[in-house]
Amino acid sequence: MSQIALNNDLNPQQKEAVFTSEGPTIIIAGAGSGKTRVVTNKIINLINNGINPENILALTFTDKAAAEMYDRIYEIVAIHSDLTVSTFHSFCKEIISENIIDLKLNANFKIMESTVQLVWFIKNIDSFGMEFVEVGNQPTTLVNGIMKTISKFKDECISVEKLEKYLIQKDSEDLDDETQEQINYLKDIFKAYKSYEIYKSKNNMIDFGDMLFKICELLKSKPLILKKYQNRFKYILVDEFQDTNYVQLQIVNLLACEHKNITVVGDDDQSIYRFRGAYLTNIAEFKRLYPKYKEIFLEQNYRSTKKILNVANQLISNKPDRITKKLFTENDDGDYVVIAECKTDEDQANYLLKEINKLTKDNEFNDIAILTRAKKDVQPIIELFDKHKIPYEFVGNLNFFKEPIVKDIIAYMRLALDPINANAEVVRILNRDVFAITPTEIGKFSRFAHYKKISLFEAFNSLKYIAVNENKFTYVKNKINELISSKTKLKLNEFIDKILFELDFYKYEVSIGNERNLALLNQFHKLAIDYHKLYDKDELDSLVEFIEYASNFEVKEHYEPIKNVVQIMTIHTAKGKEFPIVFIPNLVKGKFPPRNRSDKFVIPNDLSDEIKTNLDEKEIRIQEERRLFYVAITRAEKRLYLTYALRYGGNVKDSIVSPYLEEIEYQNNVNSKFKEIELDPIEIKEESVKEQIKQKFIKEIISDLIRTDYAKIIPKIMILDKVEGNDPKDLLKVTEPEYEDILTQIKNDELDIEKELDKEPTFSVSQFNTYNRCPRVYKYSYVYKIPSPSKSYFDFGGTIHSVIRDLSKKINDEEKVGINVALELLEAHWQNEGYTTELAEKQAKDEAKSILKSFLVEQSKMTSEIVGIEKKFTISIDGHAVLGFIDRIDKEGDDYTIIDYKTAKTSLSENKLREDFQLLTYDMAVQTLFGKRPKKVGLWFLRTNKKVMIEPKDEDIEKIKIQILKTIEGIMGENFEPTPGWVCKNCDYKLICDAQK
DNA sequence: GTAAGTTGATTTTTT
DNA sequence: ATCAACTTAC
Repeated sequence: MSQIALNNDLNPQQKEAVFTSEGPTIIIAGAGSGKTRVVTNKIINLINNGINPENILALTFTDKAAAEMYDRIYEIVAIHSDLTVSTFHSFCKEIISENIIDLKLNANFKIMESTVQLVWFIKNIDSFGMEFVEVGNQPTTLVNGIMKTISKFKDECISVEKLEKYLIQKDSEDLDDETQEQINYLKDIFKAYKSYEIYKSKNNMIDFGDMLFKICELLKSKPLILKKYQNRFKYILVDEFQDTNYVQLQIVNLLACEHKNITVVGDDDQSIYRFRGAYLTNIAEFKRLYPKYKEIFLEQNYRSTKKILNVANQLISNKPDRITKKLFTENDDGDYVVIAECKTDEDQANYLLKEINKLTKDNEFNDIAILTRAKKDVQPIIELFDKHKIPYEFVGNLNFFKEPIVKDIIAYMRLALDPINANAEVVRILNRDVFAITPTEIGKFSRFAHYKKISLFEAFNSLKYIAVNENKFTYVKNKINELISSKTKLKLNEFIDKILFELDFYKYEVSIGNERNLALLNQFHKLAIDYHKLYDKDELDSLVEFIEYASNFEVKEHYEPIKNVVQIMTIHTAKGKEFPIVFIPNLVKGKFPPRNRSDKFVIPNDLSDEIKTNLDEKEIRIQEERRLFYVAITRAEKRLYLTYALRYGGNVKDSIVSPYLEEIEYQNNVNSKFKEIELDPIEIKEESVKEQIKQKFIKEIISDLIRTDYAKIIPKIMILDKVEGNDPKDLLKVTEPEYEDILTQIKNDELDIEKELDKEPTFSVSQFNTYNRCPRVYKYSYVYKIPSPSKSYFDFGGTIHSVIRDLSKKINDEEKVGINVALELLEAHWQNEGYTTELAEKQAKDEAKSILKSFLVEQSKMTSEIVGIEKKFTISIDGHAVLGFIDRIDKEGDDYTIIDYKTAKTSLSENKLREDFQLLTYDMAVQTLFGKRPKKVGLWFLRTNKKVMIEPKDEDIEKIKIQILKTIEGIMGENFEPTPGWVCKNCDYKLICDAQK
């Protein structure tokens, strides 16, 4: 039955692909050529031909692809009970289960999933005995690198034994410095690899890489087992073959080499997973292994318009060494591809917004996709969509541990663990929507604790002295106390359940219907159970520690929305999907293709059996990025927009157009229209006061409901009623909220925002530094006065500063100081709490010692007299008092010199120093202190022992004054918008703040 | 030509 | 904080 239907439906090439049943076959299936149909029909054809489904194996990469293929086959034939359609991994896992004795595993072996894996590595770094790698200040970076390398070893079938042999061999060779360094790194990784493998086998665990590697080794070493599977899987089909890696090809070949009924389906133009170990050479290798192969090209595209396909073809024709195929389509010419140049990235976002608003008159939101190279590059677009209420969904992975609700749960856990030190945690909890507490109240509460020198947790006992809503705070207080007292009574999983179910997490999210947050809560629940199973530990502190480590890594979310909204995703995620309308933004050099970043650890070619191309890394990368762009273009059915901005963010220079746009002659391609977008800035429709008030009261009402504080609700409902334009009767005497006040606000169309600062604070240079780095950090630190949490990282610079300060004092007292004194001081000032590994601490201390040595040498050469050490000053700038400390002031003759010590590795240029407001403020201070401007001010880079000095001009000083006044204005205007960026990594308040992306 | 200074970015993902 | 790619200065 199905055969007849297929004959009518398929084009000649598709038919050939479907009805070729025997022998090795390569199907090169272009984008949109009906690949999935061909593959499923091919399997159905085999079954129709009387082949036992049990003898058929179809391998895919993702669970989703496997499920889809299975479903499509099932729709047509219903006799597939023993048909194997699965991913490489689950197929191998199945074989592992069937051969546990040969693999020396216990039947209930556990899978070590990546989070657990990475945490294990961090915790065990010191036990490996590594000698060469630098741990640096972020051990997670190193561990990520090691993990990645070990995973690659498995992709390339490099066992611990093979690596060991290789390293011994290399020891007897004469190597150049660069190679020797790489070999040394490999020696360290070898140690980690070996320990890791031993740990797993002792604990009956395997990781994802093992699934494939172990099966490959098993099939290679046990001919009888191999024979069994060869006879079982007489017909093998591999989907997305261009993305297979070495070990996968080995497995496929081992199984198929006997009967040779192997079909591989793929498209060399769509190979985009090299970073996962996929090498394009596998197609050539397949041809070498099966010289009698039949090659079928599926070249008719059923997806895109002619114009879109022409552009795609033109792009990919720039790719050397490709299997030549030419996609064609019988579809309409279609609309011109739009290539739009925008002035700025803001303009680009506005342009997308405008086009989408136009398009959605005749299209659904989910007809539209925005495909991005890197997740973060769509952030400005997403923010604009938020403001204009364009419905969208980011499809794909986001970082689980950065989700606000997850951070809320963690805050409760840490608070329960150590209430007295959990100040940031308390702020985070008070901030939860469910409590409807205002920022001003939190500020008052926090400042009270600061002035009373008590922790925020203790401040809950003094609520009646603080001008905050006592009901709300008492509710939080009781919840917290209950949680803390149950800590010792409950088992860990019960305790987690208590947080999730009794602390209004599920209750609140259910009440507001936030499905995404509910999914996150489920995932957290599962994480806690997984942890419990794997570690079998029942202590809260070990779970919190686990999470602290884990939160340094990306942990993906398990949530897949299906809604009628604009689909935003990375191109990798979009592979295999299609959309009527596609936008590809940010087509500039540096973003697409992104800048090259090489791996720290390389697997030498002579260690791997894999056949690699002789092209250099750079060229390989350019080609892969081009294919990625090709994949993005070929997702589009009807309309395609390629856009870029000339100027991004605060960049000083214009961006360069992506070389791929040049390749398609973007300014005069017959298939496209090039537009320079001139936009009037779009007024962002601020939410009306009415709407804001409505939101606020809805939030309050939900909070009241959850606290079962029903008496508060009726007056608030009356307000809402009024906002809606109704006339609520004067049912009750309203005391809270101030009904009349709100009515005035609505009438005047002006929202009264409570002030957080009551008077002008005393300013300091470090305050300005903080404000300029991130105004929100300023707010937490100087307005809320949240006690600075104990450093989760070490304060290397601070330690060096203290030692050098003490040394300088001794020098000033004409004490004899040598290296021994310096080392004693170093020991006295050393703080080791921040170091996660002994190796990192040792390396840091060695660095500190060498810094001190070269400081003393340099100091002994200096002829100037030290006249100030950490000298305190107060100056007045336009009537504002500013205080600060100067590291060091020297005097030579009548001239003063200001020195600020720096421990950074990279130094600043003189031009940069002229804009450094810290140094120039010190300049003004010296004038006040000594009645004379300093001759020179500068930085002493201790690590490189380099001094950068300038002689500031009067106009430099004037500029700085203006800058300082602007900063003061920002502070007094209570502009505390965060400026997230790279520095968020080490921010004291990263638990509270959700701005980091 | 080389050296020093400036600028912008720090991916992508499945099991 | 670090690093590569580019720009400018000599």
